[in-house]
Amino acid sequence: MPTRRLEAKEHVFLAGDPRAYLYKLDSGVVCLYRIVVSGRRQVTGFAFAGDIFGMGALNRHVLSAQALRTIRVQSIPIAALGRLAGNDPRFGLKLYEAACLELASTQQTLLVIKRPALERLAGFLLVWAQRNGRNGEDPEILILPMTRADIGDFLGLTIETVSRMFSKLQAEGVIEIKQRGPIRVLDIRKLQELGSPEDVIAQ
Amino acid sequence: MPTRRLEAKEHVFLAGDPRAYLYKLDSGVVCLYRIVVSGRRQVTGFAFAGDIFGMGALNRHVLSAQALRTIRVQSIPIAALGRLAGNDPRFGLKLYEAACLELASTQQTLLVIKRPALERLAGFLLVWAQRNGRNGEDPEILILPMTRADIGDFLGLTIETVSRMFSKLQAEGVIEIKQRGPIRVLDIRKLQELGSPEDVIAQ
DNA sequence: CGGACGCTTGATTGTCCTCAAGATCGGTGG
DNA sequence: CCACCGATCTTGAGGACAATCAAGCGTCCG
Repeated sequence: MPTRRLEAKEHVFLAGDPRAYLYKLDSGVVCLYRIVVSGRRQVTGFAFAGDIFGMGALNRHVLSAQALRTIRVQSIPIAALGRLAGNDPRFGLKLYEAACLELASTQQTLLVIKRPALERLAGFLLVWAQRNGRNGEDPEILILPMTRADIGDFLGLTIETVSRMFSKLQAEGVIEIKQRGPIRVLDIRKLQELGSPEDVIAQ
Repeated sequence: MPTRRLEAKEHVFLAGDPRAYLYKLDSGVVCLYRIVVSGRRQVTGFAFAGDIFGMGALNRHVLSAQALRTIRVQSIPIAALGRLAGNDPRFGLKLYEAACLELASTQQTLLVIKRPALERLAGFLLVWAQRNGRNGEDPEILILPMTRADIGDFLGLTIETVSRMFSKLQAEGVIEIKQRGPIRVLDIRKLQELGSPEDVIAQ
């Protein structure tokens, strides 16, 4: 598979582009979003190393995909999916599983969106810390490659509210915000209390 | 494939159940939801005739699926997916496409959720009218098999707000609400203005 | 130095939730 | 037949939370 390298702010694809490829991210972070006529932007998610993105049912992209820092991506031609599935019966199921993962993540976002702003942000940071842990990075030092605006458009908040909630978390001793830099988690327990995705109950 | 028949209010599966089957709905309407510890309920979507539901990445269901009226469903054993994909290389891709459709629908909901309550409800009714049109039913007579609570939990509103917005749409001459019954669309144009899923802009 | 950009903080406003009280319909049993 | 009850829906009053509007701060870069 051909691999491309893109710098921060470059787009992998734009909404409206023909959906010719699926993409597999080797390194870096990608922001997936759409812009609506009102001018508002909805960030539907972020892609990290190992993630497949660009999936969809239509023949044009509905989302735009922008590199938040230098990335490396592989391109998988859509036209080749049939052949690949023919060669490897499991390939189609793999795609299905990737789509299910993204679906689960989007549904999770739906749940989060109705909680108070502070908890939404706490949840966002918590997920980030957990990902760091899984990837062998320090779960107490969060390096967020996106802006407050990206976070706001993802969580459904304005940048002002995001900023206020960051300040509040800091005032309550949950996190420490370095200038222009990483966020240190001081009280992971409190972050969990605030941000835990609410557990599912039967029925 | 074995076909089951369920009455209104019966569950196809509950959150927490082992994810042993995928389901294909032959007729009726199914409500997909989860309940969270706070007691709140999030309806993630509805399934209609022809839809596949029960998809997911985990080995247990995260959602519950409840019939809103009499339904007929086919069950597809998860364990057989590998074999089915082996027999028909396109089968995996079909699943992938079904997942993409559900993904698109969920992302659409994410977009809707940030708009004012009136527009959210208008959008909901508009989608319903369009589905009626596609299925050869009258797009001006909407028979909603779900309660106000279902609609509210889907749109992220309380039943009171849903009710108020219904009243407002009626007061503005957009719809007419029959007692306990169907909704007649009087001004489809206005409904579109209010409820049109905002179009995507490039970049 | 000045300007652009991202971020923070404050004051005010608006929307929707909460709490509360009816209204309407269907079903059940006296 | 009708009174009663539960479920669903409607309507109103008050309050909470986040958006909006507005100003100021720090950093990066020309």
